[in-house]
Amino acid sequence: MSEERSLNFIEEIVEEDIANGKNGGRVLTRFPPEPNGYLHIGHAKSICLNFGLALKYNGKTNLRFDDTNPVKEDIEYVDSIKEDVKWLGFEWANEVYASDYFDKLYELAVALIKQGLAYVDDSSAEEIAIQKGTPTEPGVPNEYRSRSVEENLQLFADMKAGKYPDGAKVLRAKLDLASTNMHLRDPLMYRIRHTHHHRTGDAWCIYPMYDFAHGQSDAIEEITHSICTVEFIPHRPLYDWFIEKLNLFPSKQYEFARLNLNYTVMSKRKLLQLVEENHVDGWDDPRMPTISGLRRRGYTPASIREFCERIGVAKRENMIDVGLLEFCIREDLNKTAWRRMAVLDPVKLVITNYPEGQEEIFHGENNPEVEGGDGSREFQFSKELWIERDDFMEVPTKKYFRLGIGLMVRLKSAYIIKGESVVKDADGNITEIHCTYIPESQSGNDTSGINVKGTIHWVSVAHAKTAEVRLYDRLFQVEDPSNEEGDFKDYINPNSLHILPAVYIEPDLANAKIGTPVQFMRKGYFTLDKDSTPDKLVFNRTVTLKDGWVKK
RNA sequence: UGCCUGAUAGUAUAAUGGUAGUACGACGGUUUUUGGUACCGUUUGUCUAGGUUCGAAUCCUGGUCGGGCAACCA
Repeated sequence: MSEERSLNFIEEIVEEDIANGKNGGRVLTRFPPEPNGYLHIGHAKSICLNFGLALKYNGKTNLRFDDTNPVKEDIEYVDSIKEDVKWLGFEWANEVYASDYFDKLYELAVALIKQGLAYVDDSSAEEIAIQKGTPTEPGVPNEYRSRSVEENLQLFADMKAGKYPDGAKVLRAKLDLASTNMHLRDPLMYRIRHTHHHRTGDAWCIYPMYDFAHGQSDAIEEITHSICTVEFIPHRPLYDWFIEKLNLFPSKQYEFARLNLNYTVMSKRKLLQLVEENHVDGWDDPRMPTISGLRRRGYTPASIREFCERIGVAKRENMIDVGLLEFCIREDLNKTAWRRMAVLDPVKLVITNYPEGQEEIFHGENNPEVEGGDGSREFQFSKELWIERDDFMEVPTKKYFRLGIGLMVRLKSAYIIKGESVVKDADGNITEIHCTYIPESQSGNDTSGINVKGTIHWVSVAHAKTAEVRLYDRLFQVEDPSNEEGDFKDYINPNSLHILPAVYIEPDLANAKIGTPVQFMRKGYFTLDKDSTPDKLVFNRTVTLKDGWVKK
């Protein structure tokens, strides 16, 4: 634990800046989501990076909503984003909105017009696209590019005043139509949108574009390190240009590669489609890679933070194996989740030499990983128990350590038993297993001298409660659905959800709480779902236990 | 066929001209009243061709391959 992890390239930059006394050693980052969807695990990487940097270097982080496109944004998303960031365990210094700066941004645009560095263009979107040229051919100026400052000032004021319909005019920066960087060919700064904004209402009908909102917001807040993903690299010269021409605080942009996880999709557009077309149960469906989905699935904030730490930060494209995420949640839950017994695929076990009607109370540690077991709970033992169907094999194979005819196994926290015979139905399916128990082998008090290789879990037929259990598998059948032939939805895993309507659980599990993880011994980690009612418990499987047993 | 980026085990990530290391995975073993955990071990790598240098993953040149860029999205 005292092992130092080496610095990622952004931490190196920050340390160098601090060493050079840049910004007086001050570090202020920001997490700037557009409130047009729910946060996913890719955002978690950015959140952990931005907030983590501030924590590490004694700085602060702003939560800023990049709400410059009212057509796609909604307050619902603002609320969910705040909830998710908090849940991950981070505190922002200021909650701010790009829309807070609409007045300031308008002034800055006017200032640029006055310098002759911006103009109002009456062209249509199509015309502008054509006039921009292609990467190999320079763009060409149009008649509007040479409008006078006075005329531009008037037209821009008229745009703001609502004198024109959507699309009639735009404000563009006057840069370089021949630039090899397409983003510098007179980029749009403002467009007309007669749309209600979730925060500013109908106060505005012109809205700034990303390039004229993001960097300026950074500068207004005096962000020292503005960290974004690599697809914004071509925007950086523009980012710097606006700041320079407007003489603003010199925030600097740095870029890292976004997270890609296999067997899922990460784009908001695709996630939205999954939700809207009902391929999943909503943004927080436990199969979704959203923060809310992972939370409902049973992932913990600590496990997600650890995951983000382990994947590292670099600039090259990457595809992280979802197995690493699973490793992180198992690692966390192994240390914290209480152990309970639940039989998912039951078959009845009858102990023929156990007295009819007799009951015994046994105890089980809550967590053997914790000193002292973290307390214990009680459960009843009786003549008839439920055990897992695959914990019995009529004709055992060589390395089978569980129950078989003539094979002995321990019932967890109870007795050693020996398989004797089976009862089958007309189709040859086993309906009951008969066994005998060794009275001297009681757990913690074993004088039998018998050593068995296997231990299986169980619940008493007379005392078990039932619950619905939802087993989840990966949402897609291929590693990279977005990169396959055809539509990504063609690769949805039809078996990503498997519902077990009536699983037998030990009585104590009736006290389960939403948000408290539990290990069903030998089966995996589970968590109570929000669909639960007092009459009907529903558990989600977060992840299976690692299975080191190579069958046959 | 322009510009910008990137390339280290299966997957990620470190080594900042001086022994290619770490994690996850896989495989094997020890312990175990969870075939879990823990612990131990094995495995596999510098895209390519030149150059500079006593010495190159690192610096230089050419090539190859991947990603991004021509939204009134962010």
